[in-house]
Amino acid sequence: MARTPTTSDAFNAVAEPQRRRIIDLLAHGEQSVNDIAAALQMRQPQVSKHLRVLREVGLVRARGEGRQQFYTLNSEALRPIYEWVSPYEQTWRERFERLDELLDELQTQPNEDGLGA
Amino acid sequence: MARTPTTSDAFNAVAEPQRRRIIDLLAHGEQSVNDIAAALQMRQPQVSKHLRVLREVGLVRARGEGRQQFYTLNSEALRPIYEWVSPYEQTWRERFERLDELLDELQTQPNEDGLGA
DNA sequence: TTGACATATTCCCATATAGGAATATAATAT
DNA sequence: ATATTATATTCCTATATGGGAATATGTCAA
Repeated sequence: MARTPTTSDAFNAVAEPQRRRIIDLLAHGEQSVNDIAAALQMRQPQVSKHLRVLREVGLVRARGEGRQQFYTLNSEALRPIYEWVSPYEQTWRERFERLDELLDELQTQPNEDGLGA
Repeated sequence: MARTPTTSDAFNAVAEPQRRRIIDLLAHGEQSVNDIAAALQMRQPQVSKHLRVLREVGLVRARGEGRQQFYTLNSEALRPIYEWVSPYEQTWRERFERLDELLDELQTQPNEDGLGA
């Protein structure tokens, strides 16, 4: 088997940096394909290709107006990622707080353990 | 250019479902390679290969004890993902709240707009 | 030393990528 | 009808993947 296809889910779609840039741009509002290409300094065909992937996983939606396609972010599709990763935020915050406590102790009771240089 | 390598960052490492399973397992505590393989019903070589990727992006650390390697999760390495995705959580929560308000209005003032069937 | 166990690595292969370049498709303007 | 503009698609290629299978490496036991 090969690598999990980019179109299989949001995780894979979003792994590509350029696609994250597109998402970040669309967070500010609707943009046409050419707008995106100009703003991100990318060539139009590559933008269209990335948008296709994002569309297939539901991360963006297209609205046709004349010859232009305006793309909108559908942030809901990021939810599985958020829900998977957010529990871990606790973990490193706890570690950080424990480190804070430790530093406090060292400040008030220096060399309690006799390990000082 | 080919696809962004799995070892290039946490986003790419975590795009593979099996690797997320390994991470979720290690969240409960240190595990040896065989423990992981048994728990997740995977073959040992594949587990080792996935662990290599996770190690290279700093998501896990190995501690050797005898002939075993005990792997620990380093959740800090998930931070870039959390920080990228968490701002978007606002977005869909806001949309949800607006929907709630709308439903409330429809409840109290039905057919104000004359669109009823 | 030899054997058993734990883990890592190598080779193989089907599959898909991302970008470049060129072109197709569609809508509008003249 | 023809040209122009906006977007999508196709063809190409180098590159890497993930699993299977086999094997290498390392550690402990007898």
